[in-house]
Amino acid sequence: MPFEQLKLENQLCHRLYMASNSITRAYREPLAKINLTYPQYIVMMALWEQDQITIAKLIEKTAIDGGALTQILKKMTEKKLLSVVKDKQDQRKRLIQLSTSGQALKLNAADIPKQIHCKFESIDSEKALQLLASLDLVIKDLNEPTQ
Amino acid sequence: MPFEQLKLENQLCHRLYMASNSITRAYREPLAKINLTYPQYIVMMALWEQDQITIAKLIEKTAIDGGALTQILKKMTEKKLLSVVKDKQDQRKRLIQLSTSGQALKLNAADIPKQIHCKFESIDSEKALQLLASLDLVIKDLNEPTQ
DNA sequence: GTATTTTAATTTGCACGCAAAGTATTTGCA
DNA sequence: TGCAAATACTTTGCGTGCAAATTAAAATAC
Repeated sequence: MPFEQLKLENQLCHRLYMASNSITRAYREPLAKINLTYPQYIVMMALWEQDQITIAKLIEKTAIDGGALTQILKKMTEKKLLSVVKDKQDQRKRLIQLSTSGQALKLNAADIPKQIHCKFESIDSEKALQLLASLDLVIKDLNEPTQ
Repeated sequence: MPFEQLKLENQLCHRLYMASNSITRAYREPLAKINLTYPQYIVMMALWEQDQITIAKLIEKTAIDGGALTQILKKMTEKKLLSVVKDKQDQRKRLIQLSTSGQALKLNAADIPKQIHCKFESIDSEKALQLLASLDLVIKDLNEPTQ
């Protein structure tokens, strides 16, 4: 029965699509309160961990597309969250610097994970860890250079 | 340590974001061969299962946003994959009808799941089922009306 | 020491995803 | 019957995600 696989219900891809969209939607409202979109929030989390990094490094950490990232950083610069400056050592590279308000925003963002977590009634930490591990496998398999 | 949760590495949301993007990217090339985008493929799968359904029903099955779906169906109509006609019984509703070529495309799409599956070296069927179940919980929790 | 290649980032064009506003129909109800 | 509310879609505006083309600077080759 070669067509069974085309059933939407059985498709990992479709379930991931729905789950990812659901998560982004769930974050939308809390993030709107601190005037961030979801990818912008990802960028902020990366920079709160480590500031003064190049765009290439930021792409590596966030997995956001380079082309998109240029636009996202432009918007975030307009919001005075950060600035993008040329690396003196290598003029091709750009260094990203959080502004004071960009750093300060971390305080306001501190309870966002909690707001989301409280929605998860069916998922305890162990299940979450298991899910993380499974997703890592998916990501790894799909990004292997072999194929 | 209230800020630990802001670490990107520990974020289920970010891992889902990456996994979902990886999957969509993986499908891009195979789907391009049959001239479909990923959401269009989801629509086709839904219609291959059941034709002659309303847009509301299609939204329910695919979880694609209604506004986006209107545009997607317009593009698919231009490609002669389907047509959207008014429901005689209720003129507000629209019925979607696969064209002959839309139905025939199922044959060409039959081996796409296999092309993707062969990329999964770390994920056997049991793991996939477990992952599906976990994602269902995520989706369910996030879409509960009780926040 | 200049030409070629590589690396880093930007730009462009297209297709969504989503909220909010708008447009028809139909239903419910006084 | 007539009119407000509900339903089913469509439109609009913004922010990505992505491939492909472009620009600029550094590394390498010759």
